[in-house]
Amino acid sequence: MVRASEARTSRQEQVEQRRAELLEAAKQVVLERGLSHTRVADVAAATRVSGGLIHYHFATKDVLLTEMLRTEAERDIAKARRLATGTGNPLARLDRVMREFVPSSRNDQTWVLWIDAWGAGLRDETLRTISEELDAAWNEMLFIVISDGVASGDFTTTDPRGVADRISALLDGLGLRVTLQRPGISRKQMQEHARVIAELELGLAPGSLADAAT
Amino acid sequence: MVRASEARTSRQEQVEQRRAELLEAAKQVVLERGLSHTRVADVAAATRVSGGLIHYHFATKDVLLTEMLRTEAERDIAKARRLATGTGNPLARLDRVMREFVPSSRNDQTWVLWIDAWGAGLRDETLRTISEELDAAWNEMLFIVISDGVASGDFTTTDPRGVADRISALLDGLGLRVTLQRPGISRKQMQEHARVIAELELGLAPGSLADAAT
DNA sequence: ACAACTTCACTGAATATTCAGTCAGTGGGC
DNA sequence: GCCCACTGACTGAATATTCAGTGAAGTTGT
Repeated sequence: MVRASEARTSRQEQVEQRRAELLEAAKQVVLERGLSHTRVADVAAATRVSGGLIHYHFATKDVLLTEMLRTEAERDIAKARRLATGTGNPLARLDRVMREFVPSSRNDQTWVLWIDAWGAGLRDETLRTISEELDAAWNEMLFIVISDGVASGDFTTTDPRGVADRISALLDGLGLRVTLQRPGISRKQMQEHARVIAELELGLAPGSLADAAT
Repeated sequence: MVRASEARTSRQEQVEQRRAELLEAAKQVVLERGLSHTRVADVAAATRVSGGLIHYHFATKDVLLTEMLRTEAERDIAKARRLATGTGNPLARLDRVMREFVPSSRNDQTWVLWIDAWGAGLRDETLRTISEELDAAWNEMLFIVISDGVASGDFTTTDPRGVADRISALLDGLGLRVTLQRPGISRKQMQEHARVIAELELGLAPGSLADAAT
C-alpha cells in the first residue's frame, strides 16, 4: 500500500521531528547549564518526555550533545555562506559578514555554545573537528569576500589569506570578550575594532566600511 | 620559645607548602582531564595523599579549583608585568610581550587552562572575574608598552588603548587556534600575524619588529 | 473490511556507578 | 599530654543507562 508515503507525517518523519525536538531542547539546556553540567533528565524534562526516550533516540548523552553541536555548526556554516555569497559589492559583503560575527547580546546563543565547545574540544577529537569546520567556514567566507574585493579593485592587499586569518582571529578574540562581559568592550566597540582593522589591512580610507553599511 | 620561627619549616610553612603542592597537583589534573572532569580523588592520587586531606585543606572541590586558577592567574600577571616593564626600547618590549603570548607548544599549559576557564566563566562569576583580571593585566601591559613607544616616537597611533585592545584580542584568537591545533596555523604564523598587525597599527615599517628581536 | 498480528515510540521504575564530602581514629612532634 | 595534619572507610546524593511493559499505528491474511 502506498498510503504511508502520502501521509502528512510518516513514522520516519515523526522520528525525524522528535530527534530535532530533542536536539533543540539539548541546545537550550546546554546554553543554560553548560555542556558539562547538562543532564539527560534536563533534556527530557524540557521536552516533557521520559528519560528513557532520550536513549531510545541517542545511544548516549555524548552522542546527543555531539549531534546537537554538529547540527548547530551546519546551520551556522550555511548562514556564513549565505552572507558571504549574497548580493552587494565586496565592501557591503565584508561588512555584513563582520557584523554577523558580533554577538547579538550579552549571551548570544551561538557564542556561548562555541566557547563551551572550544573547551570541550581540548580533549575531544570529535568536538574539536566540529568547531574546526565552523571556524574554517567563516575563515573561508572572509577569504572569498576579500579576494573578490581585491579582484574588483575595492581592496588592496598582497596576502588575502593572511588578512582573513587575522580578521577572523580578531573577531574571535573580541566576541569572546563581549560574551564574557569584559568591562570596557561593548558590541559597538567590537564592531568598531573590526572596522578599523579591516580598513588598515585592506587599504581603505577610514570610515569606508562604516559608510558601506548605510 | 623562638625556635618555631627559626625552624627551616614551621608548621605553618608546612601547611603552606602542602597547599601549594595540592594546588599544583590540581593544575596537572585539570590540564589532563579538564576543569569539569577533574575529581578530588585524582588530585589526591597525584599527590599520594588521602582523599580526606583535600577537604582538610580546601572546603570543597570548587574552592580548590578556584584557588588554583587564582594562583595561576597571579603568577601569569606577575610575568606579564615583568616582561612589559623590563629593559629595552619599546620595540623590544612589545616584541617580548607578544612572543610570550604565543603558546609554547601544542598543549601549552597556560592556554589550555584559560580556554577551559573561559567556558567555566560563562556561568561562574568568580571564575569569570579571575580570567578577566588576567586578561586586563595583559591588555594593560600592551597599553603601557605602546604608550611608551608613542611617547618616545617609536610608534605612531592616535588610539593606543584601541591598538592594545585589538592586538590582545587578535592574540587570543590566534592562541586559541594554535592550542586547538587548527590546521594551517603554527606558532610561527601566529608570531608573524602579530607582527604584521602591530606594524600596521603602529606605523612601523614592515619587518621592524622582526629585526627588534635580534 | 475486519481480525489477528507485528512494529515501534515511548514510559517509568530499577539498576549501577561514580563521587564529593564526612568522620572517627592515628601518630608524630612540640 | 595535646595539637593537628592526615588516613581511609563510609554515606548519600546524583545521574547515566537499562529494561520490561504499554498502546497506538501499521501490516498481513482472508
